[in-house]
Amino acid sequence: MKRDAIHYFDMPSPCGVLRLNADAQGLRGIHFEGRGGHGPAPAGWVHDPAALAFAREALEAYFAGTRTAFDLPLHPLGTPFQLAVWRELARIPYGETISYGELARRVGDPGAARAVGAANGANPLPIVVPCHRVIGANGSLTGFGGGLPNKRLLLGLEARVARGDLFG
Amino acid sequence: MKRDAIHYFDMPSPCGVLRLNADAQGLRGIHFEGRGGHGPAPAGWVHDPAALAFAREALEAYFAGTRTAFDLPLHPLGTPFQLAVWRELARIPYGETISYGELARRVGDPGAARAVGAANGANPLPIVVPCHRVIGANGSLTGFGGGLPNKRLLLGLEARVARGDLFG
DNA sequence: ACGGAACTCGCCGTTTTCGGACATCAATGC
DNA sequence: GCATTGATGTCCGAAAACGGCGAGTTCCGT
Repeated sequence: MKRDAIHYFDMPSPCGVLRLNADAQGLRGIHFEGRGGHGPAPAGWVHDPAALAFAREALEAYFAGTRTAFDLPLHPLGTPFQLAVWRELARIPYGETISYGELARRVGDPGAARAVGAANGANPLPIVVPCHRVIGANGSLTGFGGGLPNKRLLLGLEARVARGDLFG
Repeated sequence: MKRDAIHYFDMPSPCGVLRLNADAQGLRGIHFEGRGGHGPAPAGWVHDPAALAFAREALEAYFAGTRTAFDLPLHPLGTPFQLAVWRELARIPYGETISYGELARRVGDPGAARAVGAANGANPLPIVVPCHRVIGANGSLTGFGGGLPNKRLLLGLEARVARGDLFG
């Protein structure tokens, strides 16, 4: 893996094609395809399946229902507030959901529910950092960077696996 | 020289202490001391006289009157417009002066005299990139980042040297 | 008449400021 | 029930302020 380079790889998934990218320090981003495939990769990115095999395998296991927790080197970029939110996201157990307000409280900034929503939307590592486990206080899904259908899909998968019934 | 590090060095001069800084690609900045010496260097900067010897020697020769042109690797940061202005600055011959309006014309943007003045003021490499050779259309000095006295000093030095009379 | 100092107005890139818009929610007043 | 309001961090676009200007005009004093 070349020093300072950004490596990427497109992998299929039940959510559509995912484009993973990483640097030497860890996984940096996961992007859902807009319909019809991703555009060309940003200048300087290097296509390198091998460099992202570790992440690909973990995601495949997740979608297969045989993995309920990730243990990957991550390297997301964000403000201190965003990093705090994302760190807290990672502590939500598989299969559970909480509200934006509850997440704000856990971050130690009650009243910042709305800001938490924005930070959630800026999450560069969906699925691995489970922003999909956060829903409105009234139970509505309210939004997801990868599209609400995918949010539904992820929550449905986790609910079935947690219940031990893959055919739900 | 460590990769990606910024090296600096404080050198005395007839204009007061100058703080030079450079990266691996070339000279990045020259700062005049505020009276009473510079403050502490920015975090991450490494004091390294050896790494800046090439620039120090050139500046000393300039002040001694034995050098009328610089040939150093430069790496100033700026907007496209600023870079264009600075590039054009470097073409003004030693000992000559032009007006801000004339400089604007040479940059291909007549009428941008005032913007050129601003770009001039943002010049990170005074002396080496001779922003001091630009004066008002009416002959007034109008301004200099390192203080008008220093602008006078530099122009006086160049006038004497160009005339071949160091004692002017 | 002439010169020059003071003033006005147009010019233009950069920086700063400001106002919304967001993947919210609880507390109010009707 | 239902609209309204206030608190919150970040990004983004628009608008305004701000200079190392300059040409033109006015207004004096000589």
